[in-house]
Amino acid sequence: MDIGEVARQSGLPASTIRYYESKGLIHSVGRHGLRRQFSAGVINQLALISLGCRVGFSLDEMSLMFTADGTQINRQLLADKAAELDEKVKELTMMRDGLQHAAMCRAASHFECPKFLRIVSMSARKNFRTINKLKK
Amino acid sequence: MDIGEVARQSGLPASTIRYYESKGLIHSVGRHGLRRQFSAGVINQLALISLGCRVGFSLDEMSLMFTADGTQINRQLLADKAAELDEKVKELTMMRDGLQHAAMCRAASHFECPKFLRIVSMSARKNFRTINKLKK
DNA sequence: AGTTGACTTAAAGTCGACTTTAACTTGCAT
DNA sequence: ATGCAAGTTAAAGTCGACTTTAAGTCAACT
Repeated sequence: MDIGEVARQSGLPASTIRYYESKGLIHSVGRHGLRRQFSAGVINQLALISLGCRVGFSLDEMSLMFTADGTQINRQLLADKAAELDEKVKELTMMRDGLQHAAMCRAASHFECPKFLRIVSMSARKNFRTINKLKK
Repeated sequence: MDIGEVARQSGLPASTIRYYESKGLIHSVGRHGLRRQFSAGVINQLALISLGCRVGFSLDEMSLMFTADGTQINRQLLADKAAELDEKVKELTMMRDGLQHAAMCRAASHFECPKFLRIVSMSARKNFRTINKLKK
């Protein structure tokens, strides 16, 4: 199928599909004249990539995670990423609870509500990851 | 306190703090000479903003959510954002489960595993939000 | 044979969220 | 009084993830 059909089935613009191919996240199976031809499997791959984007993975990250690079699936990497998501779920949940509470709470400002403050300060200290300060 | 102290306590670079002020997300209480002075409360605000960034809110979004704009707290907006996060938690959880499974599963490729495929296709159809196609 | 509509490319542009740079100012310790 | 560390500004730069543009190609239909 050519790129227009992939676009229709995936809901993504053709430009995005070309961009992902240029980054090596997906591959075409060949050309029909100039036109890229894709296999049906690419639809699932694109769905996975889109979900990955929404959960906050970068394209580079995903090309490491999802490329069958001939060798083996990097099971450790996948497990690590799963653990990262698990952490993130906790943050999302904290924020969700905070917002839900703030939407009900009668305090004049969120910052006057002890419950909201507790949530906020629980989430603090994440900006201090000194370990990752290895700039290049 | 001046910006260096805020930077120390929040873990954010001074440039980021200035940037947030320029966007109206936080406010200084005045100047000591040229230097901005901040109240202690800004530390909590910055923690909230940082958490907001991590859960995927944009700065513009947060300036709507977290500004006491004289009038009232927009409870509906906050409840809506809480609901959005709730949706996102479901997606994160799906992806986490998929990755966890992929890390164990013995299928040669993720896309040959029916369980993984089911997860991926459950997450599809999010790229079709035709309603939001109001460009501009 | 000619037209058309769907594709092609490379290069430039956009957007959000910052960071970096360069030149300048100033409160405070010596 | 002087020096300097810590701050200031405006403007430009960066990065990731795309989109847009402009000029060209081509398979297929009439």
